[in-house]
Amino acid sequence: MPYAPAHKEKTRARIVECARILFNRFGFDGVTIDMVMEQASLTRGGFYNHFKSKEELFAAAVSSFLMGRGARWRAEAGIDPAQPSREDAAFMLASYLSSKHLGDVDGQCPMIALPSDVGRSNHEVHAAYQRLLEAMVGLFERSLKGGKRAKRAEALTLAALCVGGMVLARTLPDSGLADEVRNAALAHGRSVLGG
Amino acid sequence: MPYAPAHKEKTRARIVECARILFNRFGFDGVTIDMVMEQASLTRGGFYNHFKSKEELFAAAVSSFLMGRGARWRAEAGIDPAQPSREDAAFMLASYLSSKHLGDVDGQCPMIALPSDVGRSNHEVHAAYQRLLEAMVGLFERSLKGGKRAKRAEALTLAALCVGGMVLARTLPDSGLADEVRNAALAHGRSVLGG
DNA sequence: TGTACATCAGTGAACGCGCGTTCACTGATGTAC
DNA sequence: TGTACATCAGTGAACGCGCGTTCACTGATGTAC
Repeated sequence: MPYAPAHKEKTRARIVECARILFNRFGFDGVTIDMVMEQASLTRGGFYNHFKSKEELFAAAVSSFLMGRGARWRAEAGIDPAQPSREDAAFMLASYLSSKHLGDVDGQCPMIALPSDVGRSNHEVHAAYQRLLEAMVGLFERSLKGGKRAKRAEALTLAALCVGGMVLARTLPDSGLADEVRNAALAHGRSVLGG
Repeated sequence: MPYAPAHKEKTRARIVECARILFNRFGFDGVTIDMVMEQASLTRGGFYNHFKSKEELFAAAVSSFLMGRGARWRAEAGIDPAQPSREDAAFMLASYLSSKHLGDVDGQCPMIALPSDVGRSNHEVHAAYQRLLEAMVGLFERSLKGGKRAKRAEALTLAALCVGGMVLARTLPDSGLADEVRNAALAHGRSVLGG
């Protein structure tokens, strides 16, 4: 039996991580299998040992954010996903709508970088995107006080503000206007959290 | 002198309108020159009599929404863009975040259908997108009462809610969750308008 | 009013290129003995 | 411990296809006379 079983797994994870970054930069159609494999120090042909299609890779890349970069971010911020505090929620809001996040093309949340691409992809990709949103909404929801329905509505509103503010900011050529949108969404989000 | 000067103009407008719809459905990379020209009852080759590239067509398509469908919508709603009332703003909010708008793939606002595609396009396209947003923000802003800065911030917040709510709703595979997001954004937007 | 003509919107075949995917092959690896 | 071997991760050439763009040509049109 050749190669340790972990070897293939590690290679796959490396491909997915390279793909995640490249998709963030160039979108689904702007990324080729060649680019991904070269970035992972491999060659074209090996790709189909790991994935059955480019779309499967896309789903894996979107999916990887939650458990990869997202989980690392939560750990560094000391957030317990099961019981986030109001301060945790405020920190998440501020981080999501920060100029640092806006400038971090490679590391940004896929919900910002890839909404149209996801919208035109298969169900697997859609599902990964939804899990990402549900994680965000859930965090906000559990950090809030008050009635169940109010908490849910506020959490959904905060998610819409986060994604809407950043999608607009990313797409506007005038960085002054982009910052205006981002900061307005941030300030309003704070008032939702604080109210 | 062959053909009336209006002839070419009308053909161009027909191409742009077909392109606008197709881009809304399939995105920039999902639409081919062939598809557009066939939809406009023309053939491939004639395209470059009207546009110097596919991207120029994309910019024209995004741009056309504001003065075309958008203007028609405002006229039908009886909204004076220079002096919209609070009711006008509430109607715009409700229309934008309506399930009808969500279901209207062909007619939807390009800010919802095409954010990632626009983000990766040239400056002309970005500028068209920004004009669209500015029109929306301006309408909200002029409908509000209060201080200049507060009005501006509220208008930007409403725009982020509209776009964020709809981008999420469009991308979520679970229509229950999609409606939840949309309705939460709508209810919250109403409270911003009403407050 | 009728006709020859110049213009240019529109045609359709062709070009060049790059992409996703396939496939026969290679060679590094861990195991059996 | 050393060696032959089976496996399969990875290679790289090739295939097929579709796309954006170009170009020589056509034919419908409005005008000049």
